[in-house]
Amino acid sequence: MKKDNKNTGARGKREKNKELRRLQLIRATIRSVARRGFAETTMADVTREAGLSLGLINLHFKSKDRLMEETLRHLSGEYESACFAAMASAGPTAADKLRALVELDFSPRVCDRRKLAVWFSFWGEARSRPTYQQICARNDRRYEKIVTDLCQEIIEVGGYAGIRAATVANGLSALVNGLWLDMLMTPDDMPPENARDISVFYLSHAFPNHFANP
Amino acid sequence: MKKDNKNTGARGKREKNKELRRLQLIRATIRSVARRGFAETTMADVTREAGLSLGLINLHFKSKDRLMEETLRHLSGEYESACFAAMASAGPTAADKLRALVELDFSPRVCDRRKLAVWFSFWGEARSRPTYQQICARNDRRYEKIVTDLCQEIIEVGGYAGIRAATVANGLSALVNGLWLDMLMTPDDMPPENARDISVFYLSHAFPNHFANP
DNA sequence: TGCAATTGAATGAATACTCATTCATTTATT
DNA sequence: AATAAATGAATGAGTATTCATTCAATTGCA
Repeated sequence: MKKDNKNTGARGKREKNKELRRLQLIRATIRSVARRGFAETTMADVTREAGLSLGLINLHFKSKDRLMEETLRHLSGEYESACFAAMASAGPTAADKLRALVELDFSPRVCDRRKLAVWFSFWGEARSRPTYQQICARNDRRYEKIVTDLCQEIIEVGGYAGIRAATVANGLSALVNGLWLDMLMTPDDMPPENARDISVFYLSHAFPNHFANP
Repeated sequence: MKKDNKNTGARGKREKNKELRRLQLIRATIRSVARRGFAETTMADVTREAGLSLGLINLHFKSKDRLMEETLRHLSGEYESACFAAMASAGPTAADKLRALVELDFSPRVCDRRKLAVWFSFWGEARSRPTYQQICARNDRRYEKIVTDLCQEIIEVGGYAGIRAATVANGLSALVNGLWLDMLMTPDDMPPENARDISVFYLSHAFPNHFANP
């Protein structure tokens, strides 16, 4: 899946460890960026945090830039999987799935201060790094698509008129991002439940028959 | 006004130039951060951009960190003044003023890609720099206060029930921040008018008698 | 008013330091 | 034994900061 293996599908210990190391370094990068910030994160910080040696980053990722890029991809993929998992284990209706996505966005696993800090660090740098921008944009568009489709279904099935799915969906995802920023900057003023309620409040106005005003 | 002058209130050429230089450097910093990103902005970049010599930053700001800090303060102050100006020249009702604030948020002067890039750069770094976090938090709280008061007035005068001013206000400011992020990351998918309409859409649901669904 | 004396803004070469990257060597796996 | 992974000292490119020097503006004095 990762690399063509001409022999059996079984991966040797070598190859398995290789992926383990990559993950170990990516996790260390997340911790370091969350603690020290993007601009201040050095290779020494990351490898020390991971308990590995200095040269390993260049061995596994070729350069610091690539490590950062892979870290962003990792976060992105992790979030996307969580979205699909949340929708799969939600109820059958579009409203159920949308509610599950909002729950997820403010659940401890996604809405962790360390990870939020990293997201905003990357967003801050994305403007000047085309690769980051590309990864983020692709991410955004996929998410937007999912939410728009759910909204469209609610509108059609629920008989809502004078309302565009894209508008509700864009608004919701912007709202969530903005609430994350609040939680990052002034966590005392914005606990997760509060943020969740504000999102549901938004949906309860857009789709009053499907979401109760919290 | 700025400094006690025992003689006449007139400022000499010296003092005037000093402030001019500071502003010149701050503006250059904004341009450089917007173009190159926070992490890649060097003192040489900034001074070259400003057409001044290398040593001037340390002369006027003592250090690079302080320059960044002052730049953030500058942006912060500029935005706040713009808010007050917009409210002052708006109609008399709270709804008029709230509408004016939303207009402002998506007007070219505030909603300029270069400035947005700088805001997100600072937000990205704020987590790991207490001073930035402080400046941003103070800023946020002031803005939140203004918007909450306006919402409170609309609720009271308009006779809205079952709705909390703080919820609407927190939601609105989060929404605006999130829309800014969209405009920064995928400007083609989110023109300012669209973002403005999404914000008004939000308000039209919260206060249906005061904001028309766009 | 004219003429030093003084101030402090501005410069940019030199300095000191940080940090990504390299690579010869060691350690582990097959 | 052969191959790959891991190490970390050494390297050198890049960068913030310092500071001796220059020079324009201001002040004090006649």
